[in-house]
Formats: sequence, C-alpha cells, structure tokens
Amino acid sequence: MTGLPPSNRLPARQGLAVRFEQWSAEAFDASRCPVRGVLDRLGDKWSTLIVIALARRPHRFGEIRRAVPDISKRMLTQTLRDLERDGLISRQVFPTKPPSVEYRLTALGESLLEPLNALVAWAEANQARIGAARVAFDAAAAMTEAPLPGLEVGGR
Amino acid sequence: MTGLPPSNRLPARQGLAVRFEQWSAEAFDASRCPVRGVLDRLGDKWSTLIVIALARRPHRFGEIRRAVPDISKRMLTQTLRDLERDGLISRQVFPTKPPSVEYRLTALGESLLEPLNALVAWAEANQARIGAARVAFDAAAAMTEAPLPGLEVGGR
DNA sequence: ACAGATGGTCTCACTATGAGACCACGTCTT
DNA sequence: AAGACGTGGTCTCATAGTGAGACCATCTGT
Repeated sequence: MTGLPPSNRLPARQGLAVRFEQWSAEAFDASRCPVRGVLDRLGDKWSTLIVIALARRPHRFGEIRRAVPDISKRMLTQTLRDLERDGLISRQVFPTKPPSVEYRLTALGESLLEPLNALVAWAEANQARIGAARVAFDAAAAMTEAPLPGLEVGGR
Repeated sequence: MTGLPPSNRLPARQGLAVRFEQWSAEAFDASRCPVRGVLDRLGDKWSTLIVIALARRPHRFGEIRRAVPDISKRMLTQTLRDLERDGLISRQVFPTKPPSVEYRLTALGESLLEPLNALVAWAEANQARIGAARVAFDAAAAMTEAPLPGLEVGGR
C-alpha cells in the first residue's frame, strides 16, 4: 500500500471523477443515482460485517450473532432480510427439530468480496495512520478550546 | 465483472476469511477490532459520497452541498469534521471577506480512492441485478402474505 | 437600506437503533 | 413431571442519531 507509486492512484481518482460527472450530468442530481441505493445498503453499520462473516462459510443465525457480538437480534434480522432482498445472501430453513436457518452468500454476494476485500485491506493498512490523525486532531482541538498551557494537566 | 473467472474470487474470499479469523482469534471478539472503527466511519451514509465528490477537485462547503443535494448542513458539517479528524481531508480557511473554506483530500484520503473506486465500480456493474433481486423478493413476499391468487389485482 | 451569499451552530421533531421481554417448539436435566 | 435451555425470530420501549429549518456575523451588490 505504502509502496504503490502515485501513478497507480490517478486512474482511481479519474474513474471516480468521471463517474461522478456522469451522475451529475445525466441525472441532474446525485440523489437519484441508483448507485446511491447500493452504497447506502453497504454503508449501514452491519451489512459489511455480516458479509465478511459469511465469506468464511455459511453461518446460522446464532453463529452470526456470536461472530458479530455487538449486534442486536433485531438489527441482525433486519440486516439479513435486507441483504437477502438485495440478492447478496440466501436463506435456507432446515426442518430440524428446533428449525435451523442457514445464511450463505449468493454468487452476487461473493462477487462483492473482491472490492470489499480491497476496502478492508485499506482499512487494515491505514488504521494506524487514522488513529494517529485522530489523536493529533483531538490534541489540536483541545489546544484551541483551552489555549493556556500549564493549566492543562491531564487533558480530558 | 461478469467475465471474471471464479478463480479470481477465491483470493478475496480467503483474504477476508483469514482476516476475520485473525480478528476473532487475536482480540477474541470482533467488536474491539480497529478495522471496525474505520469501516464504521466509511460506512456512514455521507462519508463516501463526500470523498467521491472531493475526488474530482477541492470543493468549498457550499459546493459540496450542491454536489450532494440531500445532505443537511448539520450532517455535512459533522461528516466533514469526522473526515478531517481521521486525516482523510484537510480544511483550509481563506480570509476572504465572507471567509471561504476549502476542503480537499489528503494523501491518505486519495489512497482511499482506489478501493472506493472498486466498490463503486461493483455497485455500478451490479445495480441492475440488485434491483431485479429486490423486485423478485418483494413479489415473493407479497405472495406469501396473500397467497390466494385471483384476489390479488393490483398488488400493493 | 435591504437582500443575498459566506460557513456554520442550535433547537426541535422524527426516525432509527439497542436492550430486553416474549413466543412456540422440542430436548435435556433434575 | 417440571423447569431450564436452545432454536429463530417478533414486539415494545427508551434512547440515540438524523433532517429541517431558524439564526448569526460579516461583507457585496442594488
């Protein structure tokens, strides 16, 4: 990531720029662009996590809950429904005694793994930089709020 | 996208799988994984849109609002602050008479364009499939709710 | 003199979210 | 035999997040 020559970035920038101009020009407003709908779904807090969990193998409802511990049943159900509605995962009920339900990625869902992997790799490679930026930003903000040095002892 | 051989998907799947196992194994719960923080920020409704807008060129506050029409001032301010805090964009105030403010991507922010472009390309390539899946799902759901054919005229 | 544009902040109402109770069913424990 | 537990959910309720729009100080144009 760090070793990439800058020339590798330009196509991405231009790719996005061209897309964006097309959206703006064709639809006249970006809000109606259909990619927005896709990005919004992917953009919610849990979709990507669930897709990543299912990337390993099919999971049952409770397994996903254990894999993503801080999701509530309510949101898990809802997000799974949304992902199923979008054709990214499939839901299969097994007539076992307490009926069990298995969720797995569809072909469409699997095709999402490529770009998602790129994003996760970026996040992993740059989380330290982002963390440092946050610390620096918060420190600067604290200085602006209370610009008297010597009175600041522990920060807040 | 459609023409990709399946073998191209496997590395992505395994890459995510391996990452996920490492998160689960090392931190013992996925909720503390730092990538989560990054993904959450990128996952909010507006961050990606703003980054995409800034991919073209630096924008002023009002320009971004015009580029992303359905964002409120409140959320625009907040999202810009967050992106700035994470070191993805920089904020520069010009001492013009009504002072103007320019936002631009930092090097870190530009490095995000590559994976983001991949994601947007995927969204663009698959939005039709997703739309079709939604229609199919809603139709199936309507059938389940009201399984009597002949009584359903217009649907709902 | 007054509207408009600049980049925000603040309040208020509405919506989305999380915590947890509840359900029907069957198995396991006591 | 009675009660606890696990299955996959749904439902309600309190709280958190969000969008709409008023408001602010300053300068420019008419």
